[in-house]
Amino acid sequence: MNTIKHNTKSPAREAPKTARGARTRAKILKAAEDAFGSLGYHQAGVSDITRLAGVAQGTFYTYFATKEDTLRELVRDMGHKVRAHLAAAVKDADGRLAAETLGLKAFLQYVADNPSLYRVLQEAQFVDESIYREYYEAFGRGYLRMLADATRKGEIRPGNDEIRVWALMGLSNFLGLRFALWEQDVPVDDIIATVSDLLQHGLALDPKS
Amino acid sequence: MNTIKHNTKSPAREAPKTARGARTRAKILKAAEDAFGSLGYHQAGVSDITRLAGVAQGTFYTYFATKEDTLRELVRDMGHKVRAHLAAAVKDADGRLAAETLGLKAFLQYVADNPSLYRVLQEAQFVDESIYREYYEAFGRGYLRMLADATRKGEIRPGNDEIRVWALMGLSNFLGLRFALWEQDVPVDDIIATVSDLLQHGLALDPKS
Amino acid sequence: MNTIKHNTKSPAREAPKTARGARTRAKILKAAEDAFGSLGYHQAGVSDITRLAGVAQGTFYTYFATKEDTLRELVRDMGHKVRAHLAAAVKDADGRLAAETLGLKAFLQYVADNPSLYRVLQEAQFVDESIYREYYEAFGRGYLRMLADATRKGEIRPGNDEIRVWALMGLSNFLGLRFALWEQDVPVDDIIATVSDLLQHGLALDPKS
Amino acid sequence: MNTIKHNTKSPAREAPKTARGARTRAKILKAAEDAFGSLGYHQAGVSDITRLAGVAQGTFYTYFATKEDTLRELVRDMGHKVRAHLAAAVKDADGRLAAETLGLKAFLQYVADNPSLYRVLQEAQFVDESIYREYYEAFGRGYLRMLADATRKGEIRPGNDEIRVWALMGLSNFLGLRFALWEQDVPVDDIIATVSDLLQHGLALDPKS
DNA sequence: CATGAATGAGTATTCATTCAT
DNA sequence: GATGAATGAATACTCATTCAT
Repeated sequence: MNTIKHNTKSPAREAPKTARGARTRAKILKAAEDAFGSLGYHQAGVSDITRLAGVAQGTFYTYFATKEDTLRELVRDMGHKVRAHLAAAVKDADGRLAAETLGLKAFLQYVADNPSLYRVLQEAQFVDESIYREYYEAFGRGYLRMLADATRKGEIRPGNDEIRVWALMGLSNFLGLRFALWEQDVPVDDIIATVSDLLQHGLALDPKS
Repeated sequence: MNTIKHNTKSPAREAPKTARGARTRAKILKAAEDAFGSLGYHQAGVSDITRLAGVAQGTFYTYFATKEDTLRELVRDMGHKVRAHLAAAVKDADGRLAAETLGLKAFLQYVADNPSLYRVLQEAQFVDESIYREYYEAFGRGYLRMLADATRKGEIRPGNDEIRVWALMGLSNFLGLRFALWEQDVPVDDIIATVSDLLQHGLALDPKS
Repeated sequence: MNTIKHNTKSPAREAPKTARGARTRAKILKAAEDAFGSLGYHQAGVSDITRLAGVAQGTFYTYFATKEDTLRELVRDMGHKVRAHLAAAVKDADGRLAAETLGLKAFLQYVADNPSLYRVLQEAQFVDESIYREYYEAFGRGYLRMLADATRKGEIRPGNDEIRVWALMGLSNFLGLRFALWEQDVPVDDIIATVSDLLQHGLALDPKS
Repeated sequence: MNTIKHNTKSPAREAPKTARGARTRAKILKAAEDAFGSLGYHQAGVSDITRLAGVAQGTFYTYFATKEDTLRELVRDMGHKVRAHLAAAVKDADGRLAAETLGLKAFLQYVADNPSLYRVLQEAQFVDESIYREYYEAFGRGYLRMLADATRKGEIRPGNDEIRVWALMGLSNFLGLRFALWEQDVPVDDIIATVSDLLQHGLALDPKS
């Protein structure tokens, strides 16, 4: 059903060999982020990217074999950054549930500050599904470890953490979309509080054992 | 940030006036669903659609003003169908939490049976964001009513239901993506049970008041 | 050593279904002949062809999948025409040697009248060798039959006609290049006479048995 | 009809002044021969050449003003080599007809051993016709002298040797293409014998005066 | 209604050549 | 001399849309 591409053709570009080259490559990648973020992957032309980067069109191909490659690289970069950001935010949390709260807050803030992330990531899904899966699977692996730890420590109810991870990622994802990206019409603290309550007690009014 | 289009040009096509016309239109719409679902909106050309439908290219424009229009219509259709399906599945549920469980199960089944839904819907987001928002906002409105009812009946803890709605939609969405669309490697009942537990008791082991 | 391409990709275009279509296709093919003939295959752009044909660029691709395809078709066409022309010229010849003379004369005339032939044909060799081989092998097959006939009738010395065929084609080819295409500085009759003499007596002054 | 170029631009490069320079230049030229021979002039990029030569792209332009220049030089080189090779092969021949035989044999061998020659030479024709004409005209001048000598010595029948030269070059050219380059499915001696017979007696069975 | 042909703007990618170090 | 980066013009091909029967 999905179109997974394995471009064995156009040979990957080598890494820049000079400092100037590295700078140029970075400029292009940044420009691609902006262009994809604001216009979308399909609308954004290579010419938009190079214009934003302030280089000639041909220069693009000194560093990237295809437009698609740029997207791939971008998603990987973004993945690293998001994970690093969240890891830092959660580092000193007191227990898993506190960590969830801090993590969600940091995530909402990150989405609001980096709106390109969402668009680039979601759109990547239709350009090369594997990039997208890779992102969430990497994310999920880390998440899973933390839930397992918390279970071991007796902080959370035992359960199928694999499933929980995807449930929690989906939850954050949509909250970010709706309340950080589309409209910031609800105070972040309300969101945190609501989710915190949900994770503490569930939805049920009177939890029977 | 997003490219919202207001097609003031090409006037909307009128509804078909003959039975043959209605049939042709339906064939095209079905073909579009298949094409968008398997190739993606951008990859799928109008020519793919007409080929699948078994009509000439020109015929397409007798019924749809633009390719984008077809997507819009498709998403609306799908929205109706999903909601109808879920409504039916949940109709006789005993209480809100039971309804959540039944609804999720029905949703997972629906995604597995109609894989095009997911792709078409998610991709629509980057073609015309309003279609996408409309879908989830309509969905959310219904959901919200049900949560409000349940709160009134004392079935669930009072809380910000607007936020909960998006949390729950995101949760279902990702579970569907991961466990119905990508890999069906986990029994549906496990998923149901895990989510049910989460909604009943939250994540915390020892819920303090 | 040679780059032989078997384009299994871009699907071959279907034959035109209307008279208008057939006319347009023919216009494009003629324009391609002119463009390739005067500018060369590589210099001639698709835009040159469509400009000459008086159609839009896109129209080209209604009838030909690639620029290369046009060349292929052109060479086939040309092959048919040349062979038909020569066959007609030689039809009433009195004996093989007379036929050779008439054939060469007709060929030189044809090259002078259709200078595109030579360029298109020779250049095709480097675009897709198989087109080129096909041309000469088809030509050679017909030639071979005629030599075999002549041998049977006792008109020519027995010998390896396969080799002779290629020798004779090469001979005509170069004479056409030098004396019909590049410079017409030698009367055709001189050429005919010289070749006729060569074929009658060879080069040797005093043929020993 | 033909595109003859007069490069008045980019000034010709001077000869290398150091031994290292001479080596680099030679490496590039050899690499160009390989690249043009295997990929063809148009397919082979300057980057292919420099990669094969093991130098940076910029280095190419230290020694050659344009890609076309390289071809020109290559063809000239090849012309010298072929002529030297044939001259050596024919040096001790006993009479013109024996020389023709030896020459053809040496040529067929040369083509089989240096397949690049054919492709580079023929393709040069469409890059700059003058290079190609120069090659055959130089070749033809030498050939003409030898035929004139032979005529004077009474070894061959008097006739228009200018025409004969082109006929003989064409003949060899095609025999080389077909039996040395494409397929080596016929023993060289058969080819030699057939041509020898043709030149001795012509084609006619019963040569009338 | 339906068809198939025609349109032409749009775009990713290539590549010979020049430049800065 | 040599290098690697930068350039930007050039071009085949696509595709949504319109048009003539």
